[in-house]
Amino acid sequence: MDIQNNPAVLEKDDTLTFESFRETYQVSKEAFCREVFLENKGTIQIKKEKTVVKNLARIFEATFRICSRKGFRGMSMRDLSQESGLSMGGLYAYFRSKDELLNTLQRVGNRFVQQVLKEACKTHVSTYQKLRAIIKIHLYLSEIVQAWFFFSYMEAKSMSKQERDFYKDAELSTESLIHETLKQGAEEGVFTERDHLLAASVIKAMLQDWYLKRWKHSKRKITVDQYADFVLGFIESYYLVNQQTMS
Amino acid sequence: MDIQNNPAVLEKDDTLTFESFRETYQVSKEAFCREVFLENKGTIQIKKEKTVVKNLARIFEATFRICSRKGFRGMSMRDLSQESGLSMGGLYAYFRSKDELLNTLQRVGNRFVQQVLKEACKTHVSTYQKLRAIIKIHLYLSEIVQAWFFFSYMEAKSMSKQERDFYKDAELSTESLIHETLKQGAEEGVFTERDHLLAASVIKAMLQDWYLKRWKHSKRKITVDQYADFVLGFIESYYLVNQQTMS
DNA sequence: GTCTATATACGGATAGAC
DNA sequence: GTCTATCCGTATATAGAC
Repeated sequence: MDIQNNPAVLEKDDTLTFESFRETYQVSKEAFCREVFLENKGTIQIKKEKTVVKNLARIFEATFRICSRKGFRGMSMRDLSQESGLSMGGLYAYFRSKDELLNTLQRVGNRFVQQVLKEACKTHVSTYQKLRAIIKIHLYLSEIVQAWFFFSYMEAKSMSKQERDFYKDAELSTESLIHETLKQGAEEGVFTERDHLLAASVIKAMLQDWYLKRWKHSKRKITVDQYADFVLGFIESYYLVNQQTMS
Repeated sequence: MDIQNNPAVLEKDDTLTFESFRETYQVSKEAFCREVFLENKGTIQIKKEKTVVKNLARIFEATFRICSRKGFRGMSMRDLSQESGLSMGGLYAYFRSKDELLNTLQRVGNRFVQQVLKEACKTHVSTYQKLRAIIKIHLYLSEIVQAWFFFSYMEAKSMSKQERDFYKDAELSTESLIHETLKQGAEEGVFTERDHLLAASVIKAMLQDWYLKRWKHSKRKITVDQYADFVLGFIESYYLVNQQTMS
């Protein structure tokens, strides 16, 4: 049934849930560590993949835990050594400096997120579905690797100016993606004519709130799918020309 | 003309703008420094108000500048000495320790914000006006003391657990205020029945985005009144039972 | 592959001159 | 009221044992 061009009845694509996402995209902390290993074979002194992945996981988890309390610059390598269970010397076998640890996390993480988001966008045909997909995927991703999203947001400032500039585009890329989708939808007559740039900006803020205030949402027992539905409903009441939707 | 109880036509109260706010509430960085002086006469070694206020302003501005780049724990007292133009010894005449500087900023700033918000809420009669006032005042406040809001958000974690607990309520107080107002509006039949807690949560996120991403909004030449109007329009399309408004 | 011990530099804080 | 000089603990990073 081809209903994509009929703005009066929109297909919601409710088959995309957190569970289905987990199964489709093999996003996990382990996959993340393997990616770091493969990309940094040159500088990581240890060669056995299994050992490296295991220890990287411990290092990253410890980093996220400590930095969420004190920030990256407030974390000493002694803190990290103690929290991760590795010795000082051990740590430096994985990263040549504290800054390299930061830059690696930012670099690999950003690419990771970009890849999944881009991939997920392709499969959706209508503009309406695409908007829903972007928002859901972003929330699902930040649900699985919440610690990374939080860290990346809070410690963007801790990078050198050179490194920071390199990720300036990434900072705005989700927003651009939403912005373009809103514009496209408005041109097609599916969405209302609005200030799409400001809209994309506040939508991004709502997505970020999910991982920035996770403690709050956890305490209130809000699931990621509940949050996604709420955000989508909020946006749709502002943007949909015709509020009728198919279930 | 009494139209407050007629949900069909709502008075927007567009007399509240950034300019009118500035004139009504004497919120300024200087007023902030004077408050710090008055409250800390005991520990500040310098006694001449004019000198203290002038130097506190330099210390705070320098703190905000450095911390926005490196975070509080990444800022050394030597950094602060250089950036503020005071010597090391000079700095310690104003704050007995680095942590005291942090705690003072958090304590005085939080009280400052709470006072203005509470005061501003009283004057508005209808629930609809009250919601608009809370949102506008919060944005206007964070426009004037943006650096403080940013710092406070980013460095909440840098406080000791004891101090942090003390401000846990403050963290949620704006959200509660919005939450209560939404519930009240729904009871009165002016607002739609929604998940008010989630709504308050994302509204708060939109307010925070104004000071967290100020560089972005500046570059795009968005004024605080434009932003306020956009956010209010967004919320109203979701919440207003009847979209008609008076101008 | 992981550890302990250590080099060298930088951190917060203070004493006492002006 | 402000400065310089300095104490001393802790930071990053490495060398070399096991």
